[in-house]
Parts: sequence; structure tokens; C-alpha cells
Amino acid sequence: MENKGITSREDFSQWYNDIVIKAGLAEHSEVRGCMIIKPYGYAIWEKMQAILDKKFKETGHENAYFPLLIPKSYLSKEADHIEGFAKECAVVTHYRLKTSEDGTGVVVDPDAKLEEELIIRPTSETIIWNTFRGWVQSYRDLPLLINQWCNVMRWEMRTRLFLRTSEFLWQEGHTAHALESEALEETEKMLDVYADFSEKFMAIPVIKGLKTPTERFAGAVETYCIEGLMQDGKALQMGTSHFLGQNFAKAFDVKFATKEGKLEHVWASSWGVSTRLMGALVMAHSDDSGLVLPPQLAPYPVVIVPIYKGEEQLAEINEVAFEIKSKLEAKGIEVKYDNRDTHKPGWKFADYELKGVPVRLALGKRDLENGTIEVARRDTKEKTTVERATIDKYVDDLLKEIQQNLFDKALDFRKNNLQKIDDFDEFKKVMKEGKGMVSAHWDGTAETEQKIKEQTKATIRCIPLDVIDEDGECILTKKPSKRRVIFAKAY
RNA sequence: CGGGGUGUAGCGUAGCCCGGUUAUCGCGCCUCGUUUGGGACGAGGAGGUCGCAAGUUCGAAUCUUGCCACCCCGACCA
Repeated sequence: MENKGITSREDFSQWYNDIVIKAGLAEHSEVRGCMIIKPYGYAIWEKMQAILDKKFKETGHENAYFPLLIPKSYLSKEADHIEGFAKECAVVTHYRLKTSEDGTGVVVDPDAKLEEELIIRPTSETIIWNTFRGWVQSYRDLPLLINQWCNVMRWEMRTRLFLRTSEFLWQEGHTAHALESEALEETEKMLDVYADFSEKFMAIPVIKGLKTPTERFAGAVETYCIEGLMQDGKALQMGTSHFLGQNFAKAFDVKFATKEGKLEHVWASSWGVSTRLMGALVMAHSDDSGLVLPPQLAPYPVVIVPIYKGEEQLAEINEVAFEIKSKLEAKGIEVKYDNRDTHKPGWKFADYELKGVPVRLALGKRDLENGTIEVARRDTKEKTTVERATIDKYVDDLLKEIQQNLFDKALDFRKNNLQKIDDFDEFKKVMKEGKGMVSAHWDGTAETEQKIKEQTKATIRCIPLDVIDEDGECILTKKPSKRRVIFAKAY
């Protein structure tokens, strides 16, 4: 019964697709590059949203909503920005359809051509900064701390469910500050929020760092990121936070009067995480039997499955099961009791395993007689029988243990797959074998970065924030280097 | 967007090279019965524009052309 319908991790791409589809997270839509997020997948995303949204609000941000459509002219105001996104923008040119001549369908009405074409947002910096101009006049209006949850569209050549789709869901924070230092502080603060979320809730350790100019967000002065390591040894950028300097303030003429009465451009940040995090969740923890969810993000961390013969027995079990459910819920644990008569216990076991439910409780006649219940944990697949009287505490502790265990396993994996390397041949070998991340010296030039990419397929994921300065030589050019950076193949 | 591959019932497939009754098998689905501690068993049943569109032909799942979608590998990107 192992690996039911799931390709093994040796074929990582196929394995990933199998899990996303079979665990009911998402499926492909009829529209190229888009996905349908199914209820179970969306429930996980809602959990992520709820946790992050709370953190955003705790750090002083407010939610707002800006339009999907952006006037084309806005995008041309910040040169680097348009450079970065022009190639992947969807454009709205008309506003009406009409019945075709032969009456069999609809066609675009040529008379309904827009005077100014509209862009479906690939990100909202431009429309937001155009709006901020009207919101900011004095230092008293600052800081402006805005977030929005929305969809964006980037016309991708090659898509993969969650990891890269043309339309995806995300949040984008946009802030304006009076001082450069405040904007920088904000940028770093939100990076910390993301890192904390990733490690405490997703149970994925991340490296916080700075992007090289090559990898920097179009229009940013600095891009910070968190990088996670997936089970196939590739790195995944899980969140970004940008210090925008005064670039957008200048492009959209957002000025404020200082206490001294001088007019100055505001300083800005923007930061975001997307449904890509769903992909990270799958690739970091899951196994050949399916999805493995950290309890903190599982739509229901506990499922109870009754095992019974006949309605009479079910009635008895129902009574006890509901009692257990209430006890667990009293501890703040969400529980699904699956007493559907349309599926057999064995089928349910397999299904919840595939869906990655952290803890499964099985309750049968034998348990009723012995005052026990069977507990199975998804991460290790261990089963034990527990006294029913103490089940709430047991499960509560177990969920915490699973959460910690997943993080520890992921951290161990990263420790074993992040090596300091000083020899380029060895570097190449590591990349060829897909052995993960490499910490190496780099001379700081884009040329070297590019050459290394060509020869190894690895890119600089980030310059870690906690790096200790040490003198060394660039792994490729042997030129002097002051610190190590993280290289890896990336998603 | 370039290279390779795939497309037959909800899913996985046989048939295609070499055109010819009613398109194969498994899973799933429906009904009835027996079952229920790791994807139950028996009997019966439903379900198909063979990805789409043209073409060749007496006749196309099968041959030709075009298109579409998906998967894998590149370039691009979060």
C-alpha cells in the first residue's frame, strides 16, 4: 500500500505533481498557465493568510485593495521596473464583445478599443505609488503601512502548479516613510516576519540574505530574501522584501513636507509572499506516501476514523468520538471526525495519509472495551495505543512534537546539504549531483556570477545577513573576496 | 519561446507501425447483497465528439497537415 499512485522522489518533478494533484491541492485549469486551487489546498493557503495577516497587523499594517487593471502609462514611469516586467504583462485592449456575424459565438468588438490599454497587474507598485501621491503631504501622514491580498498575473513561459503559474495569489506590502533608515528598518522587519513564519509555522529553515544586483527586484535599491532548501537540493525563494529607496517616490512624485518645512521624497519598501509557499510546503516535508503537513498549517491537524460493524456499534463509537473531539477542541485543536459510511477505514487511512494529516486517531470496538484509542502520526508513520482519558494532552503534545520534528528534519537536511567549498571543480561536482547549497567566495562581479551560472547552473541565492566576514579568494577568478555567498540551483 | 515526449470513459491504459464488424483491460462510478482494526468481495449495470479542425479514402483511433493542452529539458521569472 506504500506509494499508492505516487511516483517516488527519485523523479522529483513527477513526485511533486503527483502530490499536488492526488492530495487535492490544485489542478490545471483550461487556461494555459493558470491553476485551480482546490478546497484542501485553499484551506492551507487560508491558514497561511490568517497567520501572516495577523502578523502584519501586529506590526502596524492595514489592508487595502487596489485595482487589477493598471494604465499602461504607469508602468513606464520607473525605467528598471518596466524593464523587469514588460515581457510578461497581459494587456487589456478592448472592453466589449459582440455576437459574431454567423451568430455562433462572440468576437471582440473592434469599436470597443480602449484609448489607453490596461495592464493586468504583475505587481502593484505603480498604481499604489500613483495613489500614495494623494495620500502623503506632510510628515504627519507617515509612515504609510499598507498591505493587500490579491492575485497578480505574469505571463510565464513555463509553469508549474504553485511554483510558477501565470496567475497567482499573494500579498504585497507597500510602505512609505519619512526617513531612509525607517524604510530600511521596515524592509528588514518584514523579512524577519517571513523568516519567522517559515520556520515556526511552515517548519522550513530559511537563510535570510541580500540579493545580488542581478537577482534584485526591478526598481529596488536592495532586495532581501528568505531562501529555503527543497528535498531535491534546489533552493526556493520563499519571500522577498525590497528597499525601494526613493525610486518610486521620484517616479510618481510623492513628496512630503518635513517638520522644517522642506519638501522631500518619501522612502519606500515593498514585500511579498505568494502561493508559491504551498510548493515549498510540499517539497520540504512530503514523502513517497504523499503530503506531510506541519500541524500549524494543516486544515485539520487531527482526524478521527471510526472502525465499526453495523449501525449500533457506530452509534456507540460516535458518542465517544464526539467526546474526544470536544476535548481536543477545548485545547484549541481542530479535529475532523470522519464517520462517513461511504468509505471503509482502510480507504480513509490511505487518503488522510496522502493528504498529510499530522495525527490520525482510530477508534473501534476494541478501544471502547479497553478505554483506549489508536494514534498514528504522519511524519514518522508510528502507531501507538493511548489511554483515552489522557488523549487530549497526548495529542496536544504530539502535535507540538511533530511540528518540531519536521523543522528539525528539514534543518538537518540543510546542514547536510550546505557545504563550504573553495575548489571550483568540487563546486561543479556538488551542483552536478544536486547536493544542495554551497557557501563560497565570490569576487562581487556580475560577470563572474554569470560565468558560474553558465558552468554550473547555480545562481547566487543570497548574500546571507548573518555572514561572518572572512578573507578569501573567489571560487572562480581567485580575486580577493571578503565574504562567502550562497550558491544553489534554484526554482 | 526553442528541443523532446504525451493526448483513447473520471484516472491509468491496449489497439496505431501494416486503415476494415459492436474500441481493450484495470481502477473508479451506480444497483443489490455480504463486509468494515491499512485502499473489501460477489453478481449485475452505466459511462466514449479516440485532444480539436481540416484533408486522403468506399471506409480513419490508425495515414497527412495545421492547431490546442499537458509533461520533461533549456532560456526568462517569484
